Amino acid sequence: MINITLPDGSVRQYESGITAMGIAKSISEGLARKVLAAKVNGEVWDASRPVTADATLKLLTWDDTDGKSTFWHSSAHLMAEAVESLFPGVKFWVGPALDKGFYYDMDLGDRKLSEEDLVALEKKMAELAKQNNNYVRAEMPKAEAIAYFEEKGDEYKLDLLQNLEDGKITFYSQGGFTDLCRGPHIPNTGFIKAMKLTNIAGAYWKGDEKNKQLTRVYGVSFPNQKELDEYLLMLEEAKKRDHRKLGKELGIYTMDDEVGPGLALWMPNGTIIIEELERLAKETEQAAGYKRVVTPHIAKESLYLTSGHLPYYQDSMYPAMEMDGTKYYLKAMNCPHHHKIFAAEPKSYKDMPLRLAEYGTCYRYEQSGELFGLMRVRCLHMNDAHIYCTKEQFAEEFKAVNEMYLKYFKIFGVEKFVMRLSLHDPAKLGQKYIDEPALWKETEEMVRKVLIETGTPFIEVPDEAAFYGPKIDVQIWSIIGREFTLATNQVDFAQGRRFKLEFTNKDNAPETPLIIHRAPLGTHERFIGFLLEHYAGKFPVWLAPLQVKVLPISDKFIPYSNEVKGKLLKAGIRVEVDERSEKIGKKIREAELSRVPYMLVIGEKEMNEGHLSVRRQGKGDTGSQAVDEFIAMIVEEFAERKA
RNA sequence: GCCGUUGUGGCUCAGUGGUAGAGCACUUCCUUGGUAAGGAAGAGGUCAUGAGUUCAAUUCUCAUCAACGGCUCCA
Repeated sequence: MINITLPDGSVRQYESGITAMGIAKSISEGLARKVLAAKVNGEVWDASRPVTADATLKLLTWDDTDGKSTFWHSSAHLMAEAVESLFPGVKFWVGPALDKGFYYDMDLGDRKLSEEDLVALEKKMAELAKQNNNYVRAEMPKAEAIAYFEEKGDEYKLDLLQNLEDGKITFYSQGGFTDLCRGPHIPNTGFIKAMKLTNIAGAYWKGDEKNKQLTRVYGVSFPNQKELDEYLLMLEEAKKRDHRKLGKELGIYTMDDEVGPGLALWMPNGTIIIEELERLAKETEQAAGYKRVVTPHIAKESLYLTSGHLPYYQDSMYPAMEMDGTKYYLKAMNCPHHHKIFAAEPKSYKDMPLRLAEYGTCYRYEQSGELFGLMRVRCLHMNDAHIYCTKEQFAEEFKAVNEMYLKYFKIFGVEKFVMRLSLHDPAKLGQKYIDEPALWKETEEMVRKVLIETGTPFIEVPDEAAFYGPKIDVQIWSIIGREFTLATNQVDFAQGRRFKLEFTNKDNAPETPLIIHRAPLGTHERFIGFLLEHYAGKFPVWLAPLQVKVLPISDKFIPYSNEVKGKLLKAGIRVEVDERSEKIGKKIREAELSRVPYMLVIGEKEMNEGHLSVRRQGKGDTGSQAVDEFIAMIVEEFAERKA
């Protein structure tokens, strides 16, 4: 007999060799019908795998993250079975579960998949699912597995096998399909009741663009049709919040073929948001002891040779233009210019830390396939600043920058974020990273220490640092689940020396400053793209391009409406009057759709009483208010940047 | 950059081997109406661009450009 400890702490005794499914059945038949897999001693197992020793066990259902991912992994196998039956001779690479769904990479030879093929595959999957085929696990010695795939001529699976230890090679079969697979899987295909193949894409084998491109088919599946329908509905809703759609609808920005891809044109409404963000940044930075600078958009080649950017990032810069025999580049970053400002006058330790800030315009030649609405563009406006400080000041400065992030996040209501500490890869010193092993170690340790001391939650990611030092990227998620690397905070121990930046220390000796690169609000492009999705276009008053729309009931009230508008304008509020001879219902509808935060309905009663009928976007009529009272309220809401 | 899909008035989208249509938006007129679409008339498109096939191309073929979904990349 063995002891099985369940999540509630209870211990049950079973015969050795009992399966998770057997245990589920001993608890209740209903539960057994829902069990997809089990977590045994923390490892996810097939529900049909025998347990032969004491263990802790958690039954996994659709309600568990691990249950879902097992379900989707099994769905990927089901899809592969369908693909194999429709397109014999196909070779498979890998087919994992995703956060939402699954994919399978396959080599279809010369065959191209079409949308119709996906429909046919879905039909086949549904048919195969109904057969209730069990997912059967089998172990095989490595040599036998190699022989099996050599015979099949499957170079992909042979490649996978190379990295697997002998004795642990497992295969899974369901119906007529067998695949090399670590598992685990759900009990049988019958659990998969609803599936949708969402798209076809090319994907390089092993993610390397030098390798052959395989066909990747994405899909998602559910244990019932209702959840699939809900999911599809959710996708529709997400589309409505897409910043590209909202950006167009609300007149925020536009792109034009003749201007060029990735070059956003900011329309009047978008420009108001930009200016509000800059006002916030300038206020915040001034209070934090920053000084503003302005620098040109281009510089000579030699500047980027000095900074070291050119050899590392030439491919991502616009090609040079030549003038009088000298090459000039559009700047892809502001730091070299700022370093030259630091260097322009002799510095003493008394000048440190020196914080130079600029909303700098940068140009980056992103690959054409990378461009994506406002999120990846070729011209960007960065909330940039460089802090030059001594080693002793570093921790405090770095901390202050982190605090600035948090202050901003609070204003914008960003609750979910992750700080990623990006480290260098020692193997790539001298190539991707500046060859200073000791400095890398030292600065990485300094950053880690600050993060730990301030209790900032963070994750470490190797091989993602900047070439001049470790960095912290802040990742956030828009409401529709899109992931953003927004803010960045980087340590730079290299450029100070490359530019021969110095200050005179207390001992009257020259010393090279450490530099912190930071951009808490990222770029206007990416940040406003995020905000559009975050607020679904319903900006808070302080950011709203138009804050108040005055809606006269009829033409008779236009003069009084304009009086009200005048008072609001005087109070610094962005306001317009809808003077069209339309019915009030239509004016309200259009004002609501344009997402203006406040609508003021003015008719006979309001005019006589000096009042306004106030309507809040999305909330409807909020009652009558005296004009001065309303102005005082909205001015306060604006000034305090209320959410 | 690579794979795939798409490209018709400002927007959303029909449609056809014989040079185009709807709704919304726009303009004008009528209407002056109390909390999410009042009515009528009108204007607006060389069907992304270039080449080819054809008596004839927006429709078929190819190329280019751009957008979209991925991959790779992202100081």
